[in-house]
Amino acid sequence: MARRAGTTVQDRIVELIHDRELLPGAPMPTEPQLMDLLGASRNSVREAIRALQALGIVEIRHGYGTFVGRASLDVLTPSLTFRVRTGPGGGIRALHDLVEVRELLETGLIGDVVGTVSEARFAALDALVNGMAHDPGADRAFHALLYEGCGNELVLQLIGMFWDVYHEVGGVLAPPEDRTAQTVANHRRIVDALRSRDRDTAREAMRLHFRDVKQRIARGLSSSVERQPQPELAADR
Amino acid sequence: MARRAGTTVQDRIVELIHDRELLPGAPMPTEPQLMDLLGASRNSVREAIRALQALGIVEIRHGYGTFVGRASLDVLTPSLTFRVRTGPGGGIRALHDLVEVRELLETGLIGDVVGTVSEARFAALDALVNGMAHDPGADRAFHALLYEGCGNELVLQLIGMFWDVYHEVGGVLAPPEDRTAQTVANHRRIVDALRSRDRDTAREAMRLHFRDVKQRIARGLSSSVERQPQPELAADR
DNA sequence: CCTCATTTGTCCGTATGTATT
DNA sequence: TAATACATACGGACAAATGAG
Repeated sequence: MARRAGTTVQDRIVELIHDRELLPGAPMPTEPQLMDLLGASRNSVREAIRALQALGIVEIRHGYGTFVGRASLDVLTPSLTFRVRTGPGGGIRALHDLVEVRELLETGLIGDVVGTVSEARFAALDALVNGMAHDPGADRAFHALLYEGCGNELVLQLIGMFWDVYHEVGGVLAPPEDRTAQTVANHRRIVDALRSRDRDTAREAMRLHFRDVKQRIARGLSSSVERQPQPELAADR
Repeated sequence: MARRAGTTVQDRIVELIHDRELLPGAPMPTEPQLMDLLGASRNSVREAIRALQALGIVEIRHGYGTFVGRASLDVLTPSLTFRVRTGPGGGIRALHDLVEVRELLETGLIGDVVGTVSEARFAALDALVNGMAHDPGADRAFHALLYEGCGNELVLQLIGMFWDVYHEVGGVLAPPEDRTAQTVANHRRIVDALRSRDRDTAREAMRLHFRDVKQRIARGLSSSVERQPQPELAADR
């Protein structure tokens, strides 16, 4: 039926994008066009496109058309969120791992950007720290702004994605617990360290920030395990 | 029709997994069951499941059933590969960013594992270095084995995924170019540094390893740009 | 504002291939 | 081997959304 047996419709659509050298934003062939291009039924084409949409490889606009996507990492957020939530121990272990990866990335990056922060950026960072008490998005913006100048788009999206997942699943596990004062202090220490232009000081400030986050997770562990002894393998079907 | 208007079939299936506390490996309801559970047709259910499969949230076994997945990161490899390949400049920039993230992770991790490597692990690492000349998978196994003991499953999968993407798209951009001698030397230097139990030495050895990789990418840039002046936005449709 | 063509979204019915028992 | 349960695939039809005239 298909050109080759081992090649799925999904893969052949990706091949088509590469062969025609379609760039993100370019219009994809319509469903009927793909049907006779690939020799598949409409349902098969649609299912393949749905999978590609989930991966951010195409974007679908109802009633208008399908377009090549940019495979931004934030489409993978549901996958990571699910992975963390269904991890062993109710996800606390996975959440800890997640924060540790963020720490690894940010403690490494902070050494690269120290000394390259302009006065205008310092002002913006200060403003974000001040607004952190009432604006829940200031934290995310702070970390994004820190590494904006390093020119690595991938690591920026990775850190943003990890932030999203952490706050999404963290809200499910152990809600409020007001810690704004400590959070503000931790971030202010990072800015101060950057102002000192000293690499090791900046790294240490970043480590302290994440030490607090990890402590918060460990606390959430003891309060969420109490009513979840051991979720057995699901029985009914 | 649906319980709420703004909630998609896909999201409601994920809700269902969480509500029933289904763990990875547990059987999902069959398609007919999902149809009347969600009040949707077979096609809608199937398309939603396809998207969830692409994200690794469910696993489909043909002729047998659908099961809860573990959302392993390697299902996201096609997305990252696509992102790199369609990046600006034919993907060399994105490839550089990718390797830089790997460097960030591994130079940070190597400091954590130094001093925790047993004699048996040293022997295994030596064997992998020796086999690196003819076994193409030894490189990947080497980096995986390095951080196996740190207990962070997420970072292990991340490094593995980045390795896969790098070699997959790297093969498309700038093929062979024999560099095994240098590669072997770089990895042997890492093992030697670990034997010295010195954190800074190990980090430096890791940095040298990635300096070579990044140089190789820069070389691939000059040889692939020559016949790709400026790919315009796609015109025909 | 309305109409129209285009495109994606949903649904139905049916037939076929596949793995388990 | 046979039966059963399941996913896979196909074709046709209508609904909903978008953009152009």
